[in-house]
Amino acid sequence: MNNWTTRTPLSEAQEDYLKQILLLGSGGNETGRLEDTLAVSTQSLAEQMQVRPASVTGMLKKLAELGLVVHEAYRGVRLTEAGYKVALEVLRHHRLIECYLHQALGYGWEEVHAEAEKLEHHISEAFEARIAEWLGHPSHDPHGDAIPSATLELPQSNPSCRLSGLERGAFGLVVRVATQDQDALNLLAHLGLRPGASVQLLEHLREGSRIQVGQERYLLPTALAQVLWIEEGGPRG
Amino acid sequence: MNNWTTRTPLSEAQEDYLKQILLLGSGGNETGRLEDTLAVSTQSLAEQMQVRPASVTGMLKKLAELGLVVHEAYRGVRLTEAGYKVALEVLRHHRLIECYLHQALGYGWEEVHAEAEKLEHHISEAFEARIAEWLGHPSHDPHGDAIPSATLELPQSNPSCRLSGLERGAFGLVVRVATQDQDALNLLAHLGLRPGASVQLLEHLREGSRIQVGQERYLLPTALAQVLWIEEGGPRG
DNA sequence: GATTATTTTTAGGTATAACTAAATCTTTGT
DNA sequence: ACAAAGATTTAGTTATACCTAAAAATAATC
Ligand SMILES: [Mn+2]
Ligand SMILES: [Mn+2]
Ligand SMILES: [Mn+2]
Ligand SMILES: [Mn+2]
Repeated sequence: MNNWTTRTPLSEAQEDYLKQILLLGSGGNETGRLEDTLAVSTQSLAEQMQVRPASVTGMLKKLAELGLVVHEAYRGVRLTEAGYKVALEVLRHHRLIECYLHQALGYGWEEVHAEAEKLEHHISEAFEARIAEWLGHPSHDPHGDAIPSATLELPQSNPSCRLSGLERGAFGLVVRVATQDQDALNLLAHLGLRPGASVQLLEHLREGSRIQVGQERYLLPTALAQVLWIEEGGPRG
Repeated sequence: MNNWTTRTPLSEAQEDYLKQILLLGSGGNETGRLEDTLAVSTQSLAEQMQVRPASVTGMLKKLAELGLVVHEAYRGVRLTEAGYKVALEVLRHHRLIECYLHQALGYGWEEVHAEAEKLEHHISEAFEARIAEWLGHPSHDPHGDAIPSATLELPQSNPSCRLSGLERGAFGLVVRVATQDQDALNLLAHLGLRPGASVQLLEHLREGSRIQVGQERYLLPTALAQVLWIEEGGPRG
């Protein structure tokens, strides 16, 4: 356990591990407080990182030595304060870049993830500051995920529920699309189910949820209905 | 020597070596033709890459195996057609990114190099295409270096000479600032000696060249006078 | 509480890209 | 022509980040 104030730059792999530990520990709902975070299993990290569990163990050892995580063997891993800071910093890069690609360069909101995943590790703080400025310091990315501020606080989000949990007849606004699966994103984009879109829930069926978006009615498979987070609101928002 | 049409992605280090072999082999004056390129020594590569000669030899072996260079032991290295293509692609990324940072994000022209040096390896072809489009397909970067086109041709440049080679009393336009040295760039930027600036050569002295830029007169050390490339032209251009 | 299944760790191995030290080749000066 | 100097390569080492296979620990089931 190493507590230098000045640390050697982390590798792309190390940064991605820290970010994944944060995301998995938050269950897709970051609160901005390390205490609200759960221990993360080696297995789940291995799945997310597309890597063998043995490789995860190796990396966790390294990160623990650097003082960025606490790893209790067989019980999972948590971020330290230092590791949490790094993870938020990477998350800020990722989400700002997504915004920028969408708003400044005309990428579709469903296309931005892959490019951001790489660039997040390679931009300078100056670059971060300039695009944040250009964007007007946005609070959410194109998928509706909150962007940590320059001081690494997360903005409060309004209460929302999954589309699959909406009552029959209810109206609402899509506020978050919580998947990185490219096929799912493409399909949702095609249906106009982007953050900001308004939907009505017609009924829940065994195969999924029937919904109305604009003039169109769709049957949305449950898997997809669970990644859409909705803020309830009157008809046509 | 491996000649697949589909190749495994190259590492950042490999791309930087190929780019450096092109730059050193062109003596700072790329013509766009591989034949105009000279063999490059292990030593000069080691200096540019900030690495020991032994490390260069190792990398050249690898690149030769991949069919990207031809390495004659003890006599230097040249790019193959395939390696030349890769080098031009990296150069295009580098110079487009420099333009973009300068024009879209407000970086000073003297600040863009370091950021471009990293990002050049991590942007997609889609990103390249979008910024090229946004910029209106520029032919030169903020230092006055020619940008390879999307099809990897280099635009013709007008004839020019070093400031140190200008005749007494001659007027001219700065068209290229051929250094990556950060201190030199900062100084030249401070003096307004950027591409596009017009200068008059007053006289050559032992210590350097006396010049006039706008209302100001400076004594420019020879080292700096040699990195400024000038297109001759009438007073005030 | 013992047995089985799952998860996790250990041990050993690959590839990349650096390094140092020593050997070898080329150039240069006399 | 030949020795010294300089450049380059070889050999052997290190560090990162991944892998597989086998051992060990934990959790689930009877
Ligand atoms: Mn990433
Ligand atoms: Mn996102
Ligand atoms: Mn580079
Ligand atoms: Mn440049």
